[in-house]
Amino acid sequence: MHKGRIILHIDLNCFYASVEQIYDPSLKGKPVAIAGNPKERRGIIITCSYEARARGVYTTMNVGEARRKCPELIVRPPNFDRYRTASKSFFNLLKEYSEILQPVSIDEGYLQLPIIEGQNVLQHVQKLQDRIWTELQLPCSIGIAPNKFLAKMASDLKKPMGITILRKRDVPAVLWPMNVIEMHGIGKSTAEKLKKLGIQTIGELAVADEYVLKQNFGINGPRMKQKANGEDDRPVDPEAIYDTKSVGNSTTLSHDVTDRDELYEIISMLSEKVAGRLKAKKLAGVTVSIMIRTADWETYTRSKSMNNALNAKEDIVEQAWNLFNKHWNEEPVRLLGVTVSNVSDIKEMTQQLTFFNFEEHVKEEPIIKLVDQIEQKFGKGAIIRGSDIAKPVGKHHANTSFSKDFWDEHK
DNA sequence: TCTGGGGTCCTAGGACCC
DNA sequence: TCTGGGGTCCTAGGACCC
Repeated sequence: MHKGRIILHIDLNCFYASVEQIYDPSLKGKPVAIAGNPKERRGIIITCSYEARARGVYTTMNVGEARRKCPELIVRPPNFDRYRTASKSFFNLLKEYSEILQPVSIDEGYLQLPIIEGQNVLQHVQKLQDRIWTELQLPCSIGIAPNKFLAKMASDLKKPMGITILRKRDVPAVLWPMNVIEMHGIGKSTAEKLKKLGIQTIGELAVADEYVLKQNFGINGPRMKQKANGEDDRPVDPEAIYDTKSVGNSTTLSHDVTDRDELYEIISMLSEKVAGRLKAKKLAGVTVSIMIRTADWETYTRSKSMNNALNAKEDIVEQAWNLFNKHWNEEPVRLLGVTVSNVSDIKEMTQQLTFFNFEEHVKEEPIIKLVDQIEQKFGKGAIIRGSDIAKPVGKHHANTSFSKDFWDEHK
């Protein structure tokens, strides 16, 4: 009957609060919020239950403000290990339904169902939602649609514990009356810009002049228009989570800091965390960036790219501290961040080299020397360089690759 | 509404190369 | 030499999402 895809977007409702309610059932049915340390500036609401939302509590609100709005609010600190555990169970359950599963964040993902002749899809999905509720005690909203965009929009329409089917033919009646700000991918800034162009509803965006959109929003202009028409051909990509682009840590300081030694200690601590996470994922990156936010909320980033990918704490600290010293204007610092980007898989790098029987060289010599040797032997064209050596070449290809000419000659 | 921490993608200008 | 076009890489910043 239908030749299109069946894609679900599954969104766990107020996930952190739901998990806390499992560990402490007395929290069920009450206004619960998860928040950082209220004594520090980090004390903001990360998420909250629907009971809390009904009283005007929302994400990013600070705890004091939230307590004023809702005096009986129960505030708990986050337990990220619990959330990761619950998240794993959730995705494992989804995997039983299809291999084509793309986790998007800790609490949501896309699932492409196989098309089974004569199957009642709605009933099937209801059973899935039931299982997530009875086996994991987690409420979720599910959107059913022929593509990712519509599935995402659909799952947002009924919360909590909703199931919404959104076919392409439903788009004019359901999406077009909505304001563009409701559209996934359109935020405050784009919505304001669209308004100036006389576009306020998704329906108006759907018929907007493509040239004008392109002029104002670049490549994103035509994409927005396509989505407004319910079109989206992006695949559900199970590999996407393995394709990490960057790893970073940042922290808002409990008080503004001007002391250099103190700032060094913070950068050192952040670099250590980043190094640990990179190593756990077997990743190394070419670019180190720092982020500085001053007391008056000015935020700037500075970065530097290296010839080699790095993931050792000492290397990251060195680069980050250099950047900081070079660019810090002595203003009091509110937030510091350290990020390593342009990352690639360490394993693939050695794999590709061992494939050419250079194991001994890899063990004994720095890779840079190995590259020199290969070039001396086979000429400059033998190696494609990104930024000297370790640089991603396309998706999943860390590193140094061999050019086609080299390949043809020596295979 | 005075604002945490983790990310991704896109753009634009300059350097540099052929 | 005062002058083209195509392309990549790097840096910085902005928008957006959960």
